[in-house]
Amino acid sequence: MLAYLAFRKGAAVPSGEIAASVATNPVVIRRLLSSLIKARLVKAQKGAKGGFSLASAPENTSLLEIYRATQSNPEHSLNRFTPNQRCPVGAKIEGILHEIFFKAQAGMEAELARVSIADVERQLHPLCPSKRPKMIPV
Amino acid sequence: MLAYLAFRKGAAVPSGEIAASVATNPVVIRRLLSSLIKARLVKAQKGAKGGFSLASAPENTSLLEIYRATQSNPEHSLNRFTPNQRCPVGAKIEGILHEIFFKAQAGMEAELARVSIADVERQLHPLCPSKRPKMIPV
DNA sequence: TTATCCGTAACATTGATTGTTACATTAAAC
DNA sequence: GTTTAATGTAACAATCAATGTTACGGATAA
Repeated sequence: MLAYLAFRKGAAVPSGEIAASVATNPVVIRRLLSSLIKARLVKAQKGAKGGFSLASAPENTSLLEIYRATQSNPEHSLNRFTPNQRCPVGAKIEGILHEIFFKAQAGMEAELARVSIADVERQLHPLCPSKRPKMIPV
Repeated sequence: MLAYLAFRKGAAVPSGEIAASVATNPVVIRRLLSSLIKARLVKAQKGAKGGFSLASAPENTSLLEIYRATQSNPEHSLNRFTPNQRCPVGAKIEGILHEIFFKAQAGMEAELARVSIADVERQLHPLCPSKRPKMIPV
């Protein structure tokens, strides 16, 4: 979605247009974007000729910020089981795995931090300038 | 589960005992372990006095191997949406994100590769030797 | 004043995971 | 040999999150 907004160069893009690109319902788009609006990554303008746009230049937003804004609760990923606290393994395994998963997640986030929306948008265009028609987004 | 097997030092551990540690049903344990058996990380012995045990010394198995053995299909994580191929963004975004997510996953896997089952099992025991009672697993 | 568009609630649908029961198969122990 | 205690797996219900859909109130440009 944010790649699409970057592609549209700051225009106010209605949810229906983004939905056509992702092939889903406009409400789904608005729902997903609402958390990005709370995180100040996206702006919304109500009313006629309104729509969504990036809150900042595409260079200023990394995929890590998007990831964090859309993650509901990182702690909840591990909490799908409740070990027996009376078992010597169960009593300690949660804390041990939590630390390991934290580092693993940090490794992944480091990679996401290296990529900006502008980097993604740049890859949308063909490398050869002659092959860059003015395409009308659906 | 594998930390528990390491904790039991090579003994044949029935699924019911592991289930008590994780507070779930023995069938769930057997189901999860079946993929680890296919990946040759765990051995199973049928019949009376049977059970599960690590296929190799705990030092020889990393959390990355466990992660890969339990992942159903890594490609399937991204395929939860089907972009409109007639949209210039939708047509290219999948490939772009795939490459980025591949690197992000590699960053995470690098951290998992650094940890062995033996590392986890070691942390189960208190650091101070005087505080190491012979506890009977539930 | 009207035509758009966002924000959000409500609800159904879908799909994956989990829990449970059941039973065939296997192997140790007596 | 028979018994006992395991795994392996199918079948099914229950649960939960994500998704799709309809509806409607509020906001805003033209």
